[in-house]
Amino acid sequence: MPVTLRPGQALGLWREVTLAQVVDDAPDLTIRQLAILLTVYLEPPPHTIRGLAARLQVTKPVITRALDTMGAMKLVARHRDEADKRNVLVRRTVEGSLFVEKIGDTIIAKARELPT
Amino acid sequence: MPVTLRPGQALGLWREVTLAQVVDDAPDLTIRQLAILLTVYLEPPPHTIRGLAARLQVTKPVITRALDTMGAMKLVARHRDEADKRNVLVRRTVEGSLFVEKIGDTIIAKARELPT
DNA sequence: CTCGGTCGTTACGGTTCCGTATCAAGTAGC
DNA sequence: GCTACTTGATACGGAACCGTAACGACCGAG
Repeated sequence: MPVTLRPGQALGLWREVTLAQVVDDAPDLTIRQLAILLTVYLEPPPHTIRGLAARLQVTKPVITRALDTMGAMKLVARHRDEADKRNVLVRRTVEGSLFVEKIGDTIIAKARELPT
Repeated sequence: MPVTLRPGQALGLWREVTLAQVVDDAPDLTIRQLAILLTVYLEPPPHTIRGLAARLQVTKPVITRALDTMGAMKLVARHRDEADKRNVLVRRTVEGSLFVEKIGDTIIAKARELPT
């Protein structure tokens, strides 16, 4: 069932979801980390460090560090590209899928709670 | 004009807006800082440090530090409560209003770009 | 084989954030 | 006045992040 979103409600929805992220025991991700995570899970593979850096317009070390952190959280995984061993491919994990899915559920849930 | 949001699109919208925040020169706020900012601007005053800490379920120093940072960015302002001088009231600023408004515009703009 | 170019990682110094604990200022009851 | 309580700010050590710069591993043209 689709949810209608009026301009005045958009910010309220954003606030509710952001707040839910903070209040929950959810891993405390940076905005950048979140952007990386969502890109990996919503855009078709393959995902390379270089590609992600270009997509987010940040430097490569930012991506490397974010992958270190999120890798420790098991939200993403690294994998050498066998075809071109210079590349590192970023892959999804079960834990990451569940985490992203949960965010989606939160958005929809909060959207439904909006005053009509 | 309202925008319809289907479950499968919610995450895509979230990604687009988060990405826009990263790519823009927007002040690099923490998730927590963003939650505080949106709460101050979307919920009716007054806002106290204690109240915000309780609302976000974080400790008081977190709020104090966030207000230090966002205060330096002119996104919020502190003001002593004259009635009870122990309290500090968090108030909105012109710059903060513009920033929050811009986020709202981004959400709506990205929502309209979603595939029908 | 060699050498320029590309890839991701690491090193560095600096800044910011965290949580816990402590603090000064202010209030209210006695 | 004095004490118990509340409020927000601060101190501290530790952790994470940033951007710049340098690094080793790898590819591919010649």
